[in-house]
Amino acid sequence: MKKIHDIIEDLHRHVHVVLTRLSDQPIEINELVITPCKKEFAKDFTLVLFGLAKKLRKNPEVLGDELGKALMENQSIQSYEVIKGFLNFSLPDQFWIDLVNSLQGNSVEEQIKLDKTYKYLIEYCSPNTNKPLHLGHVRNILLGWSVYLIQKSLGHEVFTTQVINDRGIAICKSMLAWTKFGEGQTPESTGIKSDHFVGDYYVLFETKFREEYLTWQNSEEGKLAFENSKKADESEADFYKRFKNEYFSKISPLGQEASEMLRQWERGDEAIISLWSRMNQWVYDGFEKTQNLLGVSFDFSYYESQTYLLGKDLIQQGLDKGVFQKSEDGAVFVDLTDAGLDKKFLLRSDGTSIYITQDLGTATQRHLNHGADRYIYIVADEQDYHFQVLFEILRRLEVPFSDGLYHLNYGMVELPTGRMKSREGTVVDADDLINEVIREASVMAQERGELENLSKEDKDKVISQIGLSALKYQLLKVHPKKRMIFDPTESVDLQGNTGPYIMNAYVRIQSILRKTENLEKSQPNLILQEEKDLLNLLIHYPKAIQEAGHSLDPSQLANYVYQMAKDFHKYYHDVRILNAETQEAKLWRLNLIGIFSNYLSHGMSCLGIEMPDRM
RNA sequence: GGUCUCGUAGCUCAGCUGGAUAGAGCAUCUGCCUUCUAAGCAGAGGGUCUCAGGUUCGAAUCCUGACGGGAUCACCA
Repeated sequence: MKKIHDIIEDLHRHVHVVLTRLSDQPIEINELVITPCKKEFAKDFTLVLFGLAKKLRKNPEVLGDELGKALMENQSIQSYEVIKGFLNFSLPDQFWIDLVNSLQGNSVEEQIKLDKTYKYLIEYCSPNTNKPLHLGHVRNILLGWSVYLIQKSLGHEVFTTQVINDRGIAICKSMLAWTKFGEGQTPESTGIKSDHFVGDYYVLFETKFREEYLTWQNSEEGKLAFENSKKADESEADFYKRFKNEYFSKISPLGQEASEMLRQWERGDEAIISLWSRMNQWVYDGFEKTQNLLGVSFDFSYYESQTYLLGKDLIQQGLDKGVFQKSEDGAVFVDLTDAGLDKKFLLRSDGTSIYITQDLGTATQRHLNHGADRYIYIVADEQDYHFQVLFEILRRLEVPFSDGLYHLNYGMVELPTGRMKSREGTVVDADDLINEVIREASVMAQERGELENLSKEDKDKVISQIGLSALKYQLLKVHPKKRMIFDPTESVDLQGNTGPYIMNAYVRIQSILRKTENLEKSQPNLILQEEKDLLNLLIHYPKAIQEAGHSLDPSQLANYVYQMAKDFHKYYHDVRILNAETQEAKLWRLNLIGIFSNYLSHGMSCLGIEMPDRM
């Protein structure tokens, strides 16, 4: 059974043969630019002539005319029209019949599968364990999951992973606050979602610490510090802002306690480790609930507590190879200035490892464990520099997988009011956001009343699918690399360029199909222009999703699916399907929309969006 | 200050491997539900594609520069 790809290639070949006959110059088949014709010219396809005309030293319009005539004689095309440098042409019925056969005879997956596939490992989400997930994580999660789904549907072998930062001073702050002020409370006893429960103690620590710092600032000691250590012209406020870290590590009783806790953790103190495990488990349980709500999962998890010591062997190798250097106090660094980067430290003078040491370690460890061809790190673009350095170092160490490393650096999410700041309480919490979009969907569904006959369970499921589609599509339709402004009130919009709009197109089709029985496959004897528009979108679907996969950019797929829904809504409005003029037309249209809905739901499913049958 | 990145309608965004008159949605205004789900369709208004040069038959798209936003430049993560 021919695939769409073959049919398009045939078309190019027909044009190429004729063109070669008209030309004294060799022309490559991939020099032909054939696109769908713009709607106002009422033809099926367009060949752009400028490039060819230049190469053949002919006037574009003359060339277009010659070409059109020859293709007509050949019966490759049905009609044509040359406008400026464009050859617009329509194809014979056989082309469309072949196409419909291809669509009926191959699944979407078969149509889009790539010949050459790879093994991917995709890292996404990668949370810290001191706070619940927020809007930034949601963008990350949805991107990662969609990239995963797209690659998988193209036939690649794909695995997902998250690196969990479960150690360090941050979690110790939560632990300390809980020890001091928690009075034995638990998520169960308070009924608070467990990751939020831990996050609340992190916030409590910060609050107590701020109070403590303020008290100190007003004490004799604090005032003295200001007088003695301030820079010329430095205001009191500026000084105390700058001094905060030093206060935390050298003076603050709370700071001392938290640091001591970290040291105890590193020594393996049993009581501390047990508290740490307990609180982290609360956080994981909470994360998992949120991730389940979003419908995502991971094949592997890496925990920093288990990987932070990795990388030291690599440092030694680097030193042996002469790629790294040792400074006088024993710290190890690498000089990357010749690559346009800076000097980067890799090991502290006391021999302990830092962030990048660990990343070097996990990178090699992962390659040992999974042996993928490509490693995709989905991490916000604030870490661009870090990844440039990381990848450059791995190249210099000549690790075998350095060509397969890719940082998908998505832009940060901002609110209409500006950046999210935890200190100002403007962070949009993931769970709150999810609940909010579902609540809004519920209100609207109530108004429409289409779900009245469903059981409570089915109804809730559909409502949650609608709400989530709004949120997911809203975040995925923007190009990943772009910093985006996220308006929570817009995310609950259900009209226009939104998830529910696309969903509605699918649901309308299902509603029609429910009203018919025994669909025979049928060939059209007449294809309306509106139907060719729909078919044209299906023709280009494989290319669209392949391009989205190639560039790791779900927004291309999102926008494509929107275009499909838009054209369908118009078709639905203009053309009668169940009450078609003839039985033949009805059968054909039912077939067409059935196929179309398969592609719609395929595209949406690759965005991680499930489609209900009614809404 | 160095490096990277972005600048398209009132707002949020497509388009960017150069092609026809720069597109959507929201918001504003006007029509269309006795006809397959109106979460829909049709229409109106809204643009110096930040600015200035350059390359080209042709530039929102490529190059250079300016201006404006953002990120980053720790023996932090």
